[in-house]
Amino acid sequence: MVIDRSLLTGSTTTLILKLLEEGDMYGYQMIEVLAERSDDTFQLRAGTLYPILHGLEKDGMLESYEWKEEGERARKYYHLTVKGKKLLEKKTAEWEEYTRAVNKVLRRRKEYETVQR
Amino acid sequence: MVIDRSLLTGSTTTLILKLLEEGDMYGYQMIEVLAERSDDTFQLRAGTLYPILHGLEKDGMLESYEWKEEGERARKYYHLTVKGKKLLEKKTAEWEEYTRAVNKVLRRRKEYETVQR
DNA sequence: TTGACATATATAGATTATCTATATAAAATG
DNA sequence: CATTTTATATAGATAATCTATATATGTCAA
Repeated sequence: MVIDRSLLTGSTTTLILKLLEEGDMYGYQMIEVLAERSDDTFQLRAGTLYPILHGLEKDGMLESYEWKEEGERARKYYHLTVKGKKLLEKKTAEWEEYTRAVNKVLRRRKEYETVQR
Repeated sequence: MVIDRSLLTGSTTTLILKLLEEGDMYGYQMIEVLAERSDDTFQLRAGTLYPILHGLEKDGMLESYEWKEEGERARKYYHLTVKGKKLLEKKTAEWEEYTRAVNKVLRRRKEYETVQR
């Protein structure tokens, strides 16, 4: 199923921070890993990702470094800072509250229907 | 907790359609009911709601009518059409898939962490 | 070995769903 | 009678995506 892009808004940054909590990654890798873990629900665009990474680095949430693996081309790796970890915690809590609230509305049973005025 | 507004994107229309599934409502009432049911997580702005209602009506998802209750002022009520009901079903399914995918990423245990390259 | 495709990063400009601010008017409240 | 709340409406700003485009390296098949 193709989900509406607009739903992504606001959670993309959280997802990126979460990936980096597990270990340093480079941009293109994040796109691949995110697609794989979400069963292709998230097909993050390069044009979306890179500006977000630049912004997060500018705000001190991430730090980047060039690294060239043996027999691989050089890539730009990103590392989650302590500040970034705190942002991840905050955003995860927001996500939980947000989904709880939406589900409370959406999963309301028709039996509890208010009387029509 | 004040959740980031950007998270709302994409789900507002679904929430509105859901309210109308239970019975006809007028705009201002939707704002109140949504706040109440979400424990004030959703404080939908009038300036957000009314343009959405106009758009949904233009697209045939809703129908509106003026109605004056005994001893009340006249209000503009909205009714969910069959087309609107189908949209609600589609959007609810999208919501389920989207949250499932986000949670799959966010709730990944650190124990399953990939080896750092 | 060359041309096409995949990998990898980057940015400008468009799109879209919110927001704020503002307007109007009726009804309630003090 | 003045202020606040209820109720609807729209213009313009903001913000997070998107598409399109650019550049360069590495891989693979013809």
